[in-house]
Amino acid sequence: MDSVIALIDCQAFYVSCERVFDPALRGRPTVVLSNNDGCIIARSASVKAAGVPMGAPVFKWRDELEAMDAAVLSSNYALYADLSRRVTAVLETMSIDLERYSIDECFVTLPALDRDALRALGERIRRRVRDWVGIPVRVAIGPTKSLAKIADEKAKADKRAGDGTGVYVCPPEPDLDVLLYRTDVGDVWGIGPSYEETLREHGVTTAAEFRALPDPWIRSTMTVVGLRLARELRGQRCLDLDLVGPDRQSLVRSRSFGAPVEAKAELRQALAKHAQRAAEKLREEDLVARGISAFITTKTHGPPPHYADEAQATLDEHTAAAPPFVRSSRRLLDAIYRAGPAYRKAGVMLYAIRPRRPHQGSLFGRPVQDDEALMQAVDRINGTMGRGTIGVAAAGLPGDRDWTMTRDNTSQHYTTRWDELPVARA
DNA sequence: TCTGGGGTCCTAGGACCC
DNA sequence: TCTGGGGTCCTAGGACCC
Repeated sequence: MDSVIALIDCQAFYVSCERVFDPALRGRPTVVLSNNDGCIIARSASVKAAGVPMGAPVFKWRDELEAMDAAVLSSNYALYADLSRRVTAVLETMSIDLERYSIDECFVTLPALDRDALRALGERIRRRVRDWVGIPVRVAIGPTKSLAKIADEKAKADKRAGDGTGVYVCPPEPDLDVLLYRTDVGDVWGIGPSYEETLREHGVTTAAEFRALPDPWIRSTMTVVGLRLARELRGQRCLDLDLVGPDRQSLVRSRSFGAPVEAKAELRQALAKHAQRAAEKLREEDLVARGISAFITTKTHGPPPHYADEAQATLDEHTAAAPPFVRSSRRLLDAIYRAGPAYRKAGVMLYAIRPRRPHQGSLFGRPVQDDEALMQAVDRINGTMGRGTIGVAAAGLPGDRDWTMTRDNTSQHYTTRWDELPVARA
C-alpha cells in the first residue's frame, strides 16, 4: 500500500472554539449545550474526567457543574462551522487528499512512511492547526479508515493518562492484533449498541475476535456493512475517502420548542418557518427538492401519552422556492395534527433532492422563473440585512415572540458578523 | 419542570411490468 | 389438479455516525 489514512479529530471541538476567543475559558471546566439548552454536547477534558457523559441532559448535572465552577454555554454553530472550515483549509495546505467527515473530523491520505516518520508528520499537522487556527487536534493514523478510528480511540486513551502526544500510529501485525484484543468490540466504529449485543451473545467481546469471525456469518448477521468493517480491521481497504463529499439526499430542519405547544396555529407557524429555512438551505447549496415530509411529536421520555406522526407529499416539480414547501407543510399538518397532546418538537424534511439546473419548469402551473426571481430578492435582502428580515407571512413576523428556542448564554459571532468581531486593546 | 439536530447506508417486501 | 421467472422501483424500518 503506498498510502495510509489519517484521521484528524478536533478535541472537544465546540469547547475549543469557545476557548479560541475567550481565554478566560482556558483551564476552566466548560460545557456547550445543544439547541434549546437541553443536552450537553461538548465537554472540556476536566468535565469528562468528572464523569459527565456526552449527550446528558444538563438539568441532571447542574449541581456537579456548579461545584466545578464550570462555564455552561449555549451553542454557537455559526462560529463552529467557520472554524471548522479554517481547520480544513490548513490541512489542505499539507495533505494529499481530504474528506470532510463531520464538523470536527476529517480523513486525509498520507504517504506510507515508516512509523517514526508518520509520527513526526502527525506532530507537524497538529502543530500547524494549533498555531494557525488555535484548535487542538488529534492525529490518528492507520492503513484503513476503520483502523485510523481505532488509533484515534487509542490516542484518546493516552490523553486521559495525561502524557499522550495526541498522535498515534497503528502498529503493524502482530502488535496490531494485541491492540485489537484490548479494544472493546463496542468501541469499534460502526458497531453500535444493537450489533454489540448480538456479538456479545455469540461470545465476541473484542475487536480482534470480531475481525476473526467467518465472513458468511458476519455478512448474514450484520449485512455487508459489517463485513466491510471486519475486512477493514484486517487491513483491507474497503471504505474509500469521499473526496468531493456525497450528494445530499435529504435536508432536515427541526427544533424542539422552548415550552410545550398545543395550538395548531403555532405548529403551523413553526412548520412554515422550518420549510422556509430548509428552502433557503437548498438555495445556498444550489439544489432543488421535490419531496417534503412534516412531523410533529410530543415528549418521548417519561410517562405517556406520547404521540408522533409524520406525512409526506410530492410537489409538482423540483424547486428551491419557499412558498410551495410552506403551503405543503400546512396541508401535511392537517393530516397529522391531533388536538390534545402537548407538542415538543416539529420539523420538515426535504428529499428527492438534485442539483439545480436551469429551465426545469413543469408544463403546468406558473413558470418557475417568477419564484426564482422572488427568492433571489429575498436572499439578497436577508443577506444584507440579516437572516429573517423578510419571508413568508405564514412563518411569523420578525417581531413575534420567539417561541422556538431557549438560548441563554451564546457567545459572540466572532468571525461571521461584523458587529461582533473580537476587539483588541493595546 | 428540564432529554439535540443533523445525516448515511442497507434490507425486506410489496407493487408493478413483461 | 396444474398456476413462471425474471426484472425494477418504491417505501418502511433498522442500524449506525457525529
